[in-house]
Amino acid sequence: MPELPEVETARRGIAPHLIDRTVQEVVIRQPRLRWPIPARLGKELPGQRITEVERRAKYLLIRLQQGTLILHLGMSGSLRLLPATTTAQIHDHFDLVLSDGCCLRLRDPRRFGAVLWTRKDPLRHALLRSLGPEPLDSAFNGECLYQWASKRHTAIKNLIMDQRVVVGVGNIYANEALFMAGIHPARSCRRIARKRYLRLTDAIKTVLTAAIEAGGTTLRDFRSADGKPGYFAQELQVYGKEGLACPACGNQLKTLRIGQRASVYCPRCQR
DNA sequence: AATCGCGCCTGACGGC
DNA sequence: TGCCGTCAGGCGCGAT
Repeated sequence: MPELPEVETARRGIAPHLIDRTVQEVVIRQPRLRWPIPARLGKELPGQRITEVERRAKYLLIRLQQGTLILHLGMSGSLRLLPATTTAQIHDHFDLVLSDGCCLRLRDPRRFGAVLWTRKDPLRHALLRSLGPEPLDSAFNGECLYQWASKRHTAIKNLIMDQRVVVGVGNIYANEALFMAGIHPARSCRRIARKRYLRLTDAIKTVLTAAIEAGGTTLRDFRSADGKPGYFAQELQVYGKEGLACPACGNQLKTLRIGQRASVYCPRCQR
């Protein structure tokens, strides 16, 4: 599923093919995503030149001359660049057709994704304005996480998955980072020493950086018709590995449910 | 005010 | 074989 590393990989893959191109047409086959795709895109976008492709948290920001397209891939969304003549398949909900004959196509079987449009500063959009720091930014560090923890009463895994605290840490990477830092996912965020927060922020940065690098392999194949998965899956230590041996100590990995989400951890290594 | 848990969706998978 | 129930999960929002 698209976590922050995949969204960043997608951004890097599509940006060179979008920047300085002009939108020729917008195709909306299924407007019912998480929120309806605004019908006015069909009138407002054609003729506008794309100036920049950015990412904020898991949102892609495609900046045009007179506004910004805000994309979210939800659980199952993917983007491809195809010749505009390529026949759309099931779940291909949205196309941005460019004047050079290329087409950015959004496919999203579960439709948890979003395509939104704003003429204002997208960073002040209701969905983006309360987001916390980017995990790879220096503003996200052990001290800031420790400060957050001192104000909250929740499991550490909930804290690092809270978008106001830090963005882009989904379930997979929360599990991985907590394993790497040796912290039990259900531990109260109040009962973790300042020093361990430094270790945890380092782990989050390390695992996300490695995943972006692994996603970079997908980058090369990005234009192919069958978008291949990145290689980060084979680097996972605990996620989806309940019952298997801990890669560090050999103990059996266990699963807990925290906030409706599976949390896999090693009872010996993570305290 | 902070925290919890629901519900949106489809496809994969397991049990009978 | 085929049907049906369950699970997966980001994230806004309503309930507590």
